[in-house]
Formats: sequence, structure tokens, C-alpha cells
Amino acid sequence: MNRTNVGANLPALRSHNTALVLDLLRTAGGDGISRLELAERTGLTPQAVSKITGRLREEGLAAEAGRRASTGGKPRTVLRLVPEAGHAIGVHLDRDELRAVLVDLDGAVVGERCLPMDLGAGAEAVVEGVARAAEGLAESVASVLGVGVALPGPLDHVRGVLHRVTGFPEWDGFPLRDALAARLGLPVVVDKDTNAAALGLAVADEGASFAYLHLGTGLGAGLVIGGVVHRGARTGAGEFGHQVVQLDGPVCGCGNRGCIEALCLGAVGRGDVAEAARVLGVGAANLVGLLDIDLVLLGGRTVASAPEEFVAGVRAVLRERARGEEAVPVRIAPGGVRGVAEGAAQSLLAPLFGRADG
Amino acid sequence: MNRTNVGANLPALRSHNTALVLDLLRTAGGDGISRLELAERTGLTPQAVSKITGRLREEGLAAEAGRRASTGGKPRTVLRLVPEAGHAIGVHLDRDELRAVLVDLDGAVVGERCLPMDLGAGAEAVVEGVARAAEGLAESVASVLGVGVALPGPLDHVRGVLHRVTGFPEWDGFPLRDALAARLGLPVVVDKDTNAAALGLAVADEGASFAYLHLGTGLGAGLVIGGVVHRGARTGAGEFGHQVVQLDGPVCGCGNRGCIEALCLGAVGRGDVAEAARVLGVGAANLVGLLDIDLVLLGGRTVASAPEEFVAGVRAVLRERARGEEAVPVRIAPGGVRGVAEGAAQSLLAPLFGRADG
DNA sequence: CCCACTTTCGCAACGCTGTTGCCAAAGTGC
DNA sequence: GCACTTTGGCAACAGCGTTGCGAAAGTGGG
Repeated sequence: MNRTNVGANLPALRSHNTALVLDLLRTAGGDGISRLELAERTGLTPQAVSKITGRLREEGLAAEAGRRASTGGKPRTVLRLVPEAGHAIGVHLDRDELRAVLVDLDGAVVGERCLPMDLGAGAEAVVEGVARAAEGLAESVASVLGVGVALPGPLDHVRGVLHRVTGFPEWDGFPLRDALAARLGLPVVVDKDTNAAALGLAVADEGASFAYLHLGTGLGAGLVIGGVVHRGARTGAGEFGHQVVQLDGPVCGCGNRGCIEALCLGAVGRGDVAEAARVLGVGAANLVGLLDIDLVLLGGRTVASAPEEFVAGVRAVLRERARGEEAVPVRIAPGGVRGVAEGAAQSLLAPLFGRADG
Repeated sequence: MNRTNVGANLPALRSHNTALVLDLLRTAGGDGISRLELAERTGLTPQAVSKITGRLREEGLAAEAGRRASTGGKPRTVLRLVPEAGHAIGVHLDRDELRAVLVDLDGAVVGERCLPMDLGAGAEAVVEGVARAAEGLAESVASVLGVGVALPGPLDHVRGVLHRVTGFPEWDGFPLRDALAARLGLPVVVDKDTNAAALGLAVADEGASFAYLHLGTGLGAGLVIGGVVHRGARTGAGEFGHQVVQLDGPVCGCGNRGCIEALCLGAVGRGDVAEAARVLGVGAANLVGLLDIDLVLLGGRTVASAPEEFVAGVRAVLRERARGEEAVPVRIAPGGVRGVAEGAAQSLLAPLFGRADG
């Protein structure tokens, strides 16, 4: 059950166990999973699993899908999630482009729209553009759980209010979530782009702890601790770009000296990718040492321009710091250009599967 | 309910709610708390709270303690925790000293032993010393929940095995938890000193997120995120001292360059406390930005030698980085020399109050 | 082909959880 | 002294996972 400070009653118990079973059905994917396996994985009795899956089948969320080979007795019936039973929309609002995807319960993309969009065109125009894209995608399915919107810059995830989108001061304080929810009549969740990407990557690995480092026009991080995106008290966590790694170093746009972002992008500007990767690696190693995470994933346009060099450079620093012990692996984040939009859609799906926010 | 991947049944529901009520009774302290307040805080119905507190009173864990002023009707009956209903022992194994405390359910110290102890005297002698101290303290009470042991250096908190206690290679791989549990016949928990201190500080604040930075002969951190000590995948989190804040800086004992610990202790060695505090502040600011925590607490012998200067220096860096927004507060960690031992004892008490490990 | 055996899985009864309806107890205030 | 408010326990209840048991559906030896 998720960490809360509130009491739990029978309905809470039921929804917890139901979410747990749904999550296992999802992670099992197309192969499916049998009732007894569900019982083993959850610790519930087979009978309880039968009751839960029976309800899910009645609601159309689960279905039988063949059976396993017998091991000397009645073969196990395999259950699977019915992906078409629910959909969510994810929107990635970048500085110059809007990308919206429609995903099913499995997280598979079943619809997509991509159009140029100037974030500076004003709140009304952007809200309207997002709303039209969402409505267009929603047409093809019976119902939509909600819309997740991811965009750069600091924001208040809990209230869904933007703080100061870098380069677009007119957005400061705009209640994007409520404006969009009112316009669409659907639940809306607003999140930072790096957090959305991290959430999208987190759904694949149950309970993993990793950092997603995004190097594009800026440098940010999405932190996943124990399978949950860590946003912090004021939902401002992940300020990776302005970690200082060089006391009294060069001045950064933020006003400080020796920020990773300034050093890293400066090196990129000079064409010195190896140095940029080394600086990124030092920051990653700091993060790994501080939080003891399992994995570092790299993404963003700048990384995509020389993926092998960045991975190799970061990996080298982590290896050196591990001092003989096994170093934390470094990889390019899967998902590509749609990763953020897909992750934004996952904000709506996650609660179904018991993956609450952190 | 705590975040797990396991199903929950009725006994789990009951123990969750019971722990929640116990936690509220504890945080209420001597003032106590009424049944209706418990109901409001937990979200349970008053009737459920009555049943739960009724069981707690039968078990002797709770008791009635007077009544509130009436607000026009029957006055509320105040309930409080019975501190003497349970005890735990916390042991702080430092390089040259052993400190053991006996605490009650409230966390109040009701017994203490402190003796010189050379960590290099060998496993058998140290285990025996700890066992004798624990037995001596346990004599005065009916029963003890268990013993928490905190010591410096990296270790495996889950298995209770030491890795390499800095300066004492003979401890490498020693299964301290099992050895002590076998010797005493009591549950034993082993933790890093910084984590124990952090846990001790965390019990006061429900759900707080903060960092405890310990500057003594070394530099380490205990991280509390959402009221839970964050230990990481391999229970190695909190490697704060070897965060690199100066690329290609001076060589540190760990082999890297520009570690906070090397810079900070170097400055202390030169008598430049202001510079040490500035370096510590840069590290603290990195941490605050990355995790978006609420509070920074400072402790350790070196900090204790010039507390105001360290607090002021760290605070100045955080203020500068906050750029006009309200900066995260910096304080000296309360608890003093007994803080680590008290926190170690809390490792045993925490599960009673639903504060699972992170 | 039959029959003993294994394994899956649902029905029914059950124990226990928090919830609801109701009422006695214990105050305040006119 | 009486009307009113508020607390908190008793009893009945609905709903959760669990247990006991048996039907269903396979395998494999004779």
C-alpha cells in the first residue's frame, strides 16, 4: 500500500489489491500471467486473486488469453490486460512544437498529432491548441481518462500552475491545469518534461531507481526512486543543470558559477563533446553516490547528436569512481522524440496501477 | 499504507491503522489527543478509532489522560501513549567510544552507558562489549524490542553486514547483525551513523524531507525523504563527502579530485572555517536543488566547534542560490552527542509506528 | 481405453475489518 | 431544571480476504 498518513478501510484495501493485480497484468504484457502466478507475486491467496480478476473481467479490464502447458494437472489459464479498455492523452509542449499522443492501457501509442506551436503565442492560443489536439485524438475512442501535459521549466505539479517557463515570462503563475480541465471537461495533470520522461521510463521497470538526464537546450534531470518519480516538497526536484561542480567556475545564466549546465553546454559549444560528457559524468557520479541509484539514462537533442560519445564519457567517470566495484550502468533512454508525450500520458494511467506520485 | 508490491489483507489493514494511531499518539506527546482528533487526522470514522484505541488500551499501549474543555457538550477524553509499555536499545559505536541508550516508546532516554571502546580491538571483543552494555541496560525493564547499532562507514543495512569501516579493514564483511542477534537473542538492526542520526531527527517531524550533514573526522549525510530515511538500492546513499564540487581539484583520500570532504576538511585544517562552511554550503545547495528538501541540519564534532559560523556560512550560500525566493532553513541538529544512539534505538521503534525503511 | 493422480479454480461458509444507526452519558447555557 | 450539544459505546451490517471442499481438466501408467 502506498505511503500515506491516512487510515485505510475496506474500499481502500480493495482498490490497492486491484491496482496491484492490474499492474502485474500490465507488466506481464502480451504473454499474460496466470492466477496462481498473481497469487505468488502479490502474496494473496489464489481465491482472492480469482475474485479480483473476476471483477476485472466483468468490467472488461482483463480477459482470458489461452492457457499454459500442463505440469501434470489442469493447465493454468493465462490472463491479460485488455488495452482498449482505457485511453489517456499525453501532450508534450516544447518551445516550438506541440506533440500529442493517444495511448491505451498498455501505454502503446494508438494515435499521434504533431504541429508547430509557439509557446510565446499566449496562454489562450496555446490552451486552445492543446485542447483541439486532445479532442481530435479523443474522437477515435469511447472515453479518455484524462490529459497529461509536460513542458519545460519549473512548475507546481500539485496545483498545476506554471512558475516561470524559461524564456517565456508571460506564463508565470498561469493555472494551466485548471484552464485546460475547464476547457476539456477532463482531468488534467501538468508536469515538468524531465519528470514526464522519467515516469514513462519508470513504468517499464517495477520499483527501479534511476536518473534520467536530459541534455537539450538546457540540462535537467528526472529522478525515479523506488519506482516513483521524486518531485520534492515544492515539486522542484531535479535541478540537475545548476549543480555546482566547479567552485568559482565560469558564470552561468542562473547567476551562479560552475554549474554543470554552463560547463557542459560550453564544452558542446566549443565542439568538445568528450569534455561535455566528462562534466556530465561527474554530475551523474555525484548523483549516484548521493542517492545510490541503479541506472543512469541519457536523453535530449544534444545527447542524440553524439550518443555513443556521451554514454562512453559518462560511463568512464562512473567506472573510475566505482573503484573496482561494479559501476552503475549508463544507457541512452529509449523512447525517442515521443518519450515525453508518452510519459505525460502515463501520469493518468499510473494511479490505475497503484503508482502514486512521490 | 507503506509502499510495497505485496497484497494486503485484513490483518495488514489492521496493523496499518493501528500503527497510524500509535504514531499520532506518539507525536501528540504528553498533551495527548482525543479520539475525534484521531478520527479527523486518519480519515477513519470515530467508531473505528474507538475500536483501535480500545485494543491499544487493553494491551497497555495507550491510556486515558484527562479530558479537554467542553465546547458545549460532553468533553473529549484525551488519550496518550504509555511510554513504559516498550523499550529499545540504541548503540553508537564510534571509533574510540561506545555509547548505549535505553529509550522508551516515546523515545525518551531512560538509561545510558558510555565507555571507551577501540573499534580495532577485534570483532569478538566489540560484540561482547556491545552485548554487555545492552544486557546491563535491559535489566531495568521488563522486555526490550531489540537493539539498534549505528557505526561509521559503509555497510549493508538489509543484511546487517559491514563493508569496510574506514580505518578498520578487519571488519570487512563481518555479519554484525547476526552475530549480535545470536549473542543477545534479540532483534538487531545495523545502520550507518549518519542514517541513525537522520532517523532520530525524522521521528519528530511527520513526513518531513531534510538532509542531515555530519562533519566530524569525515563528512557524510543522512537523507530523509517524506519522513523516511533514504538508503538507496545498495544501502549506500548519503555519500555526501565525496561529491565532487571542484573539477580537477585537490586529490582526496578516496582517489578522486575536488571532493567536498577534502576541500572542507582542508579548509578546517588551515583554520579557515568560513571557507569550509562555504564549501559545505555549495554541497548543501546542490542537494537542496536536486531533491527539493525542506531543511538542512548540521552536526558532528567539527561543526560543534564553531556552530554559528557553519550555520551562517551554509545559510549564506543557500540564500544566494535561492535568488529572492525563500531559502531553505539551516539549523544545528538537536540531539547532541546522544543523537546517533537515540536514532539507532528508533530503528526498532519506527516499525511500530508505521515508519518503514526507505 | 480406463483409472489414479495432479493441478486449477470456483462456490459457500467464515472471521474480521471498518461503517452505520442508535442511544446513554456528560457536559453547557438559558 | 430543562433543552441542547457533543462524546463515545453497543449492536447490526456490508464487504474484504481466507478456509474448506469439490468439480473440472489435464497427465501418465496399465
